[in-house]
Amino acid sequence: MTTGTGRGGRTPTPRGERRRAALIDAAAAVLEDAGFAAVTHRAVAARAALPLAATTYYFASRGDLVTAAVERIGARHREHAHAVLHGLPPAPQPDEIVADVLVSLVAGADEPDPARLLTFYERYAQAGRQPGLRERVGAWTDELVDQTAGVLRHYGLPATEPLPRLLVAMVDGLLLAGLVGADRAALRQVRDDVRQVLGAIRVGPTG
Amino acid sequence: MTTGTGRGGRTPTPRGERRRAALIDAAAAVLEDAGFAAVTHRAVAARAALPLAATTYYFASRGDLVTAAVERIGARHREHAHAVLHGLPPAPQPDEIVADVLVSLVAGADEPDPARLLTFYERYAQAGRQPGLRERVGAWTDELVDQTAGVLRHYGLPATEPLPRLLVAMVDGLLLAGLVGADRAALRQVRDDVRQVLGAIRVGPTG
DNA sequence: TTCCAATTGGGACGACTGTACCACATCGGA
DNA sequence: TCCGATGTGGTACAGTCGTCCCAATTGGAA
Repeated sequence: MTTGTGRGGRTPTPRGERRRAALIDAAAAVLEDAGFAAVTHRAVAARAALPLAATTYYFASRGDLVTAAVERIGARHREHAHAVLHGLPPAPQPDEIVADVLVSLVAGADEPDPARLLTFYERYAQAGRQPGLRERVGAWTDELVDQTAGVLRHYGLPATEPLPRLLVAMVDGLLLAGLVGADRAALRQVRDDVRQVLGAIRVGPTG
Repeated sequence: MTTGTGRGGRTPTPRGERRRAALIDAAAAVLEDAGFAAVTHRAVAARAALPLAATTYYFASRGDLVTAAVERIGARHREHAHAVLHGLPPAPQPDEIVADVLVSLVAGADEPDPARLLTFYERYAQAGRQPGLRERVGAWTDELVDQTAGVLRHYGLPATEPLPRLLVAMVDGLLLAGLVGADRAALRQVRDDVRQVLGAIRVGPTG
């Protein structure tokens, strides 16, 4: 219960924690490679080069394992966001650069990666059916909206609600559409679309 | 091969076709109720009150059954779109009404239904991993963009690309975010957001 | 009516799944 | 040194899955 070790309130060991972390890493890797359905005890154990029983020892159920993997991915996304926000180019920048920043923020990586994005949006569907995940995903989205507002303000663009929220929604929708597009060009197109919208925002008052 | 009956080039019977249709209906119902993973032979057969073997008799594989269910849902979505487009209120309309029309068009129902929308977006994730589905979903999205452009033109709003595409993407993103929101209010909020954007579009030139 | 393809439905198979069990190893503090 | 908590790993079990098989039945054309 204390830290999540399989058995009761035992004291975990550093080595044990390392193994547990390795399992979470493996679960996250499987999740991003092949989706939620592929995150089985056996697949994760094999990926981590650990025996099957390790998964049941460190996680009470498959759901816990999946949740841990989602949080791990979320943490990485958040790290990337912080890196982006700290390395923000100084204020006067053409819309191309601002669009790059925003897309990179939402996509959680410098370059939108189809496999990763697939998991990203599959998570929404999962969250809709699992009450536990719903809150996490909701909070994640809120965070993204706040960060987007910060970027807009930083570049002197209007950032009053609901504009940032609408912008994030649009980028989400565009990335989603880009995923079913034939090639990577559809994903690159997203940046041009966002740039165009930013240009329009500079003129119109509301958005 | 001819019409899709399980066995070779046999001549299907009206009753057989009815049974096949019943299975597709059941598969679509299960799909919208509980998602892709829940569409199993047994679940579909039980839903249709038919023996298990009926599913393997009429469909070569589970994938075929799922694909048929997706197409059935797509057909319903398309019917709804046509109904909306034919019952379009005459040209001068406040943005509230236009927003209603657009959201209803994208959501595929008069009122956005969480369960249905969940399947709607889960489909994107599935399409990303199944080449067969990808084309269908891509075509579906293109159709939606064209219909949206038609509605915009009908109400004297700018409808040059990429505006309709961006609008559809935004509605998709908003509906997605509304799904992980706590209650239905988040989904109703979508219409207000769209209305606001329409107001901005009337002013700004590009979008 | 007769007949044969179309259909039906019950059951079985092997391959997975999550999870539990248990004998063994290991390691840190008394 | 010992000893018990912690960690390890091989295996087993019950359940569900997709798919297949096959005997019985049906219904429309001859």
